[in-house]
Amino acid sequence: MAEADIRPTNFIRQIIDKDINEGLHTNIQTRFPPEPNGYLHIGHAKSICLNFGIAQDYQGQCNLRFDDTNPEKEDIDYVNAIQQDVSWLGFNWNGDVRYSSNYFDALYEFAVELINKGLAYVDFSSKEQMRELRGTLKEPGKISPYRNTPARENLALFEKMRGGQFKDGECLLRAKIDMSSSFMCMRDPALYRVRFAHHHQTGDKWCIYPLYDFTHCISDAIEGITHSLCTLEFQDNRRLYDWVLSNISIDTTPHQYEFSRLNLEYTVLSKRKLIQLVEENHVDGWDDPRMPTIAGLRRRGYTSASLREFCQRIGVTKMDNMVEMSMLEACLREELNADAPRAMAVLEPLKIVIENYSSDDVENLTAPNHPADTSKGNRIVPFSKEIFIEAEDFREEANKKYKRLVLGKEVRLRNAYVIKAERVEKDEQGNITTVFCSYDKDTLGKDPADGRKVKGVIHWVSASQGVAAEIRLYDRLFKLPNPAAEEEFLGCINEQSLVVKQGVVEPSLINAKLSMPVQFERTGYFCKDKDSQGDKVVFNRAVGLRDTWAKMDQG
RNA sequence: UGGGGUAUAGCCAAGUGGUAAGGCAACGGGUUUUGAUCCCGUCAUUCGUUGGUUCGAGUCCAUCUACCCCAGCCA
Repeated sequence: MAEADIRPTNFIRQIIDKDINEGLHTNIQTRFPPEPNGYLHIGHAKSICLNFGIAQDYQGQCNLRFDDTNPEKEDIDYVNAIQQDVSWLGFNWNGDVRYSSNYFDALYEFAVELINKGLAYVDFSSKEQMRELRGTLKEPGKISPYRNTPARENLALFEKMRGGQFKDGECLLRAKIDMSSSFMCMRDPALYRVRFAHHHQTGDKWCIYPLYDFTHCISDAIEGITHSLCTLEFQDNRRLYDWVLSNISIDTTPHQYEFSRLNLEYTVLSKRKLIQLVEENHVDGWDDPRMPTIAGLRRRGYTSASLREFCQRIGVTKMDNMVEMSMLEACLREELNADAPRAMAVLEPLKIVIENYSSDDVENLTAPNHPADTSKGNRIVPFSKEIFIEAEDFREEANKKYKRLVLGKEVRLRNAYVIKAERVEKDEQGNITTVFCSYDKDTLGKDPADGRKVKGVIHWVSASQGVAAEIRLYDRLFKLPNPAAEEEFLGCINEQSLVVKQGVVEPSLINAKLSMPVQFERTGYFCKDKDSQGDKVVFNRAVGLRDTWAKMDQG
């Protein structure tokens, strides 16, 4: 069998296989349930690929459901951005977008059911009182004075809550479970709070809103979710999830399984921290190319396929993890090495004058768009007497390890001729301003006839035909592998995470489309940024090429 | 002895009683008009600890250790 047939397995898929084999389910139903209080990040991509991937592979369905029970923190802009990101990642949700708020009426009725069963009560204790009565991790909590209110009374109180007769935060509907449970979430958790807030979906219809633990399990059940997948920190909450479903009248019983969330080196993946980066302007918005958001990675130049591949490679387990950035970068490089057309761009231009080249000539050279894929065709690259090369590709003197242009020595211009550096011109400060060279006209597309060996190859752009471009070089946003472990994560922001270069690119790049990846030979993978306008062309570096030269002892 | 979880290479991660997959990273060598790519090779006598069961243990039992999560009217 082909390797492509080997599906990645994980403990969740094994549970599903077992459930199917035992006849527990014939159809698999999952859901991706983001709260619309921020943009999706690469950690969400892991969950999206898991949930939608399982639905695809088992011929099931995956719903997109906004878990919108906290209107004060949520926004319709996030609802829209999230849908765009899920679509861009390449997934289609089952039917219409769902909202937990679609179920507010049903949720209310289930709460009434619990009240009638004597399993929920309205509590007027203050936050402080409740915290005191809750006990600690090692000591049991104490019974609230409101815990034994008769059901009939609780029902009337709850109706008054809904009717707007209590102030914000004045009272709560609580489940009556076990104040001495070792699971803190079972010590009579809050089910509903009073909140006079406008909701992006339900407007001002409600002034009470259900909490996560009450809402999520019921929403899953209503949608017929079979496997409800979430992250490890909800493991204790599973007891409450099951308690709610076993105490209300509902047929389906979804089961919750937890996997570990993604941690990526040199970035942060907590909603709170990402919001802070945006709101305090440490980055330029949610789609800043340095952000680990889907929108940021997309703008940076990451493809959806490379993100999906990444999610496949990291796997799904219950182990705490910290994935190296190189894992992500390898996924992009692997795809783009095969697919991205090549071009030449000089990030830090140094002028070269080829003295024995006739001054009015502009020669249209032909260069392949891909060195290993001729089906990608060729492009025209203009060559002229004056060109730019990378400043770091010239040295007045160097040891033999340096395979670039050195005074008195030869080097190959990529897709063009062999040139030799004859002399340099410097300004008053001693900076090299121009290198005067000669070229060998018999080296286009072939080695020197006399058998001379020219070891280096450097890229270049015609000075007269090249196009000025702003080139943005991105690096990791933080200086430390685990900024979240710091007392103040903002303290380790990498000030060099964005370096802007005024470069020059070959003219074929004028036609580059936004976000279409291209390899600038010898420097990395780039894409045109949305900030490009009219004459101003901007390119983002998504990731550099592997660079063994940078790592070796260069003498 | 609060409870819930997790320990396999630098980082991910397979492994489900039969003798340690794979990927990333790293390191050698070859090819190369990208110091890229590609190719070839190296990289766990050992699975957190210590015991035990077994012909046989990463897998089973016990013990200890380390780390993560839980005391929101957040999700």
